[in-house]
Amino acid sequence: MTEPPKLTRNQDLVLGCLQKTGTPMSAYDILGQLKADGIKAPLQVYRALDKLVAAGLAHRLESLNAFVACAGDECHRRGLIAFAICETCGSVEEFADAVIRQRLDGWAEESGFHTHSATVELRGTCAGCTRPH
Amino acid sequence: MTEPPKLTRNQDLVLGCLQKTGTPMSAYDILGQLKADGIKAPLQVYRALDKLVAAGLAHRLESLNAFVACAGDECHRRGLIAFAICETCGSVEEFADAVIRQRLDGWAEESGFHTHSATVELRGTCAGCTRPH
DNA sequence: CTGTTATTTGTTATGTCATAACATAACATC
DNA sequence: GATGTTATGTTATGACATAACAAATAACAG
Repeated sequence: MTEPPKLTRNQDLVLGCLQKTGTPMSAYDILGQLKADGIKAPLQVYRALDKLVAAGLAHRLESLNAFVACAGDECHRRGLIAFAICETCGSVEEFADAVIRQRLDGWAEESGFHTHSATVELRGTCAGCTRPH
Repeated sequence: MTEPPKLTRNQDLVLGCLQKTGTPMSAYDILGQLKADGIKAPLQVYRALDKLVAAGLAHRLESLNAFVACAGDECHRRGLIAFAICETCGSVEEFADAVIRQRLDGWAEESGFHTHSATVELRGTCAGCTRPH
């Protein structure tokens, strides 16, 4: 277990907003939702998001320029996570794959590349949207 | 081999610019370089980039919101390519890993996810920048 | 407590990335 | 040479992100 994150007011508001929505939101989506709570400027949102992402409580989806709450409850997960983003319903599934991680680490090792961060994102259609009950 | 791409003037200018530079460029970087050639508006660049990316002659780097020429000569490569982006010198290495592809396809299969596109990007420091000359 | 330091917050302005909407031109095919 | 398609030009606007600075709040040693 890791130490308690102890969120500030703004961080708590932003995380709550992401969790309530469940699907990816842009910083400006979040801003719009939190106007009533006194959040007035993009920077307030971006600053909170920076901390949440650093703490592993939220993720940035590079291919969407958007953010989601981490799916794992109380997740402070570090390391490689892959995302499958449904372009129809907006849902995001997270999965960790040790083999992929190993392959990326292996390539980096061979190539002398020192990895700071990795992005693995799939865009497509989720099971629910492919075969609507 | 695939059919001849037959680039238009704007596409040729944009691709030439990317190839000459070698490292990732934003659409506006390209625009700046091509002002002298009559390219005046962002859309002219974005439209050319769309075609180049679709043809596999250039790649979009999602984590950078930028573009690079495809590294493989005459490359019309399709499918999964991973990128290692050096945050120090800006260089980009492309590599294809069949195992990673297999794992992603395998996950998608199991989960009923239909993948349209995949992004795999590493950010870090390349060998040359880690151990300067 | 009190002073000092570090962090968080608020606010304005600006920078950067990307596309909508519409008009025009080039080109192929019949 | 009429028609459908693709590429282009142009203006305006939308969407994502940060710089710079001031003020408030938290953390903590003395």
